[in-house]
Amino acid sequence: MARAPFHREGEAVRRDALIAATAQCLATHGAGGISVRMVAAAAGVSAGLVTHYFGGIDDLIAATYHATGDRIGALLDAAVDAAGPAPRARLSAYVEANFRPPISDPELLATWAAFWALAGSNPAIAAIRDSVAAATRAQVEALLAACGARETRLAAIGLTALIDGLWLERSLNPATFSAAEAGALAERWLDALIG
Amino acid sequence: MARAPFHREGEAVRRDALIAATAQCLATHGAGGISVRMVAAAAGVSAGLVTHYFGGIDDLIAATYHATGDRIGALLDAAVDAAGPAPRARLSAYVEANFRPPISDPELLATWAAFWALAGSNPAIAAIRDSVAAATRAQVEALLAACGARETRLAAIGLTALIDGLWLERSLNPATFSAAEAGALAERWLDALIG
DNA sequence: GCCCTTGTTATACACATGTAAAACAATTTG
DNA sequence: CAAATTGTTTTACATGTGTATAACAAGGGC
Repeated sequence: MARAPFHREGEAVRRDALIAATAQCLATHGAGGISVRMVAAAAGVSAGLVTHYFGGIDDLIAATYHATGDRIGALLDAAVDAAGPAPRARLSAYVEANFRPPISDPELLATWAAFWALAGSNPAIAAIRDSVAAATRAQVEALLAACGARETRLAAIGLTALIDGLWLERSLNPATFSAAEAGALAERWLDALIG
Repeated sequence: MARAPFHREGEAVRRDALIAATAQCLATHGAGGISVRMVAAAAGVSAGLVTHYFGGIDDLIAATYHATGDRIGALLDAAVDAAGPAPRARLSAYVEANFRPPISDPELLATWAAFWALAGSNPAIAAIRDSVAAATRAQVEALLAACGARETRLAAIGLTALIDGLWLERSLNPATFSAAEAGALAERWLDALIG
């Protein structure tokens, strides 16, 4: 049958399009509802490109996790850097960035929640999540230590758990609380953790 | 071909067996990996019983969510009741029960996390989750109010978010912190929320 | 022991899945 | 303009999916 017309593109363009489409599909349909044909359609290409560029849907999902983690990490780093040298301001900026667009966009939160779901049963995704979570806690520990917090390991666990819990609620029901309320709760927790 | 021998059972026995099998499969394989044949095998019956007793896999998952929520709710109620009349003791008992077996069993946490994943894209599951979350927050608001907390709505949101975040981390990596550490963090948050 | 009820299994069906690779088309080069 | 390169589509394949239901078997009643 007649083939669909297309423009030839470089590998990076195709890979980025497939990654963006995967993030969108994970957000919309969840971890259980995504498929090769769905992602390809969202990327405007045919399904064969998934295997061609990524070796398969699992590797594409893993690459999407890396890309999403890098994006969130860069946004958080930028927020902390923009806060100047004061330790508490940097920590507050870190927290606030979690509840401000683009991180707080429901689609990004939903994509992230889909990775959590996949991590529960997919060892490769679990390894990425462990790595991302450890890096996040290390960053938070450093920010807390700069503020004079004691037992920074446990404090970092507590802060990231609150943020994750608020993210989770927000991705499941954005009407439960506002971003400002989330930020206020987190500041209050910071006060308690730092003393 | 020859049929597998079986014992006839009442409807309640079959439904409970399928619900237990569903919870187990959700825990082990996640929201995206569950199937009618898998659940039936885990329940020791044939796949036809899923449609016979529940109308389909979606209704079976919904019934499993209700059953799991009822079970957790009963465990939490029992813990609070066993704490006696002192408000702070009742609130602490509520929190501690979240991090003690059987609620803190990784399989139960993983099943619960699977429901979160399904809620992101399945309206029926989302409705159940909203209902369960609202009931949980109402109970926590009452416990907080008895302790003299102000702004109990936001405090309840904050407490349940921390508990959910700790549950999530524990279901994804039980080695991150101990149940005792989780309880200590939650108590610290309670101190901050109550003042 | 036979009959009846109904719980249950096995099968069929239509559809969806991920992957592999042949074949084709876009684009560049000479 | 033709040939070569290679990006890309389409197709085929094997397998898995959820649901419906005919047929059968367990077990109770008479």
